[in-house]
Amino acid sequence: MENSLEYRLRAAGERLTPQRRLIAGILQEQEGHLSADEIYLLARRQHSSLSLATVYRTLRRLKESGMVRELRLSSDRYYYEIERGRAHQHIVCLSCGKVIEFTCAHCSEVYNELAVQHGFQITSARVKLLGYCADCQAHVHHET
Amino acid sequence: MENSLEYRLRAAGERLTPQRRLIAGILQEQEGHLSADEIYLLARRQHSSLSLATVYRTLRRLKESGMVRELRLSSDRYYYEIERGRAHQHIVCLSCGKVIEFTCAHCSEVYNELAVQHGFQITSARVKLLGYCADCQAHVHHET
DNA sequence: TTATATGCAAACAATTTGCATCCTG
DNA sequence: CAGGATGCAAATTGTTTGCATATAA
Repeated sequence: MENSLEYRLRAAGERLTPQRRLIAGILQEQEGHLSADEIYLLARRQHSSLSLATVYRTLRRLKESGMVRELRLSSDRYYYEIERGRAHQHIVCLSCGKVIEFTCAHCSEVYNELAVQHGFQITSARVKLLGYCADCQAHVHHET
Repeated sequence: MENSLEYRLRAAGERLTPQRRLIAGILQEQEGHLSADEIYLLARRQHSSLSLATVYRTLRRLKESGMVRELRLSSDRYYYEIERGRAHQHIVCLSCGKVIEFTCAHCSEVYNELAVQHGFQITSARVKLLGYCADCQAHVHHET
């Protein structure tokens, strides 16, 4: 199919290697969001000679081919998620790092208005809500 | 006044040094958004022995005291802006880096709903729209 | 066969930190 | 005067790159 790894790589004139298959597979399975290092550690379990450099290079390719979305969920590193077509944004817990996805139905209208207003051609919108999840709010109360 | 540099630093039990005054002043004057390095270069014109480390340390303090907001406008560094109380978000031109501020009237309602829905206590919202400004769209047309 | 991908180690760049010294309060 | 702040240089850390070798097509 058109959004398969094979198809995407072929379309870009790139090769389908075991490493790429593995990394893409890990991202497919995980519902969540992984850092390069987390992907590296998971992948090493099946391909022990894999290098972190290859993980980074693969992620860049997958990002460029539109298969993967790169997120700045925390301030110190990137996280990666498979592009599944359903536009969504993220809520991040500042305490435990939990990430929740949400979709904002009316947001795109707002963005379109803004685009027209400022003469911008908007290609993507990144929304990140920061706060504390239910669990962490409870813990804070106990600690104090 | 309550949002002055002096007041804020006093309240946090910290000192008012020439370096801090200078850096805060630069951020006040600039309507835009500056990276640590840009602030450093500007500040050196008036205080030639200033170190980049002090710029970073000062920015961290100003951020912690709520005077300064740290933004990830581009992927490779932070930008800093003085907190002026008016909530706003940013549109960034992927080609020339131009930044436009906008306010989203109804967004906070949406965020509040989401907060309730997921049991989150939201402390801040970051919205970044990426695209191409009017000028850069025009240039692309000429080049192609 | 041949250009692309990999693994390794070294390089990078933004940011942080250790420490001796300085200076605000 | 004392503890926080500074300047300098070195350290850190996520990410990238050079290069020789391996491999997909």
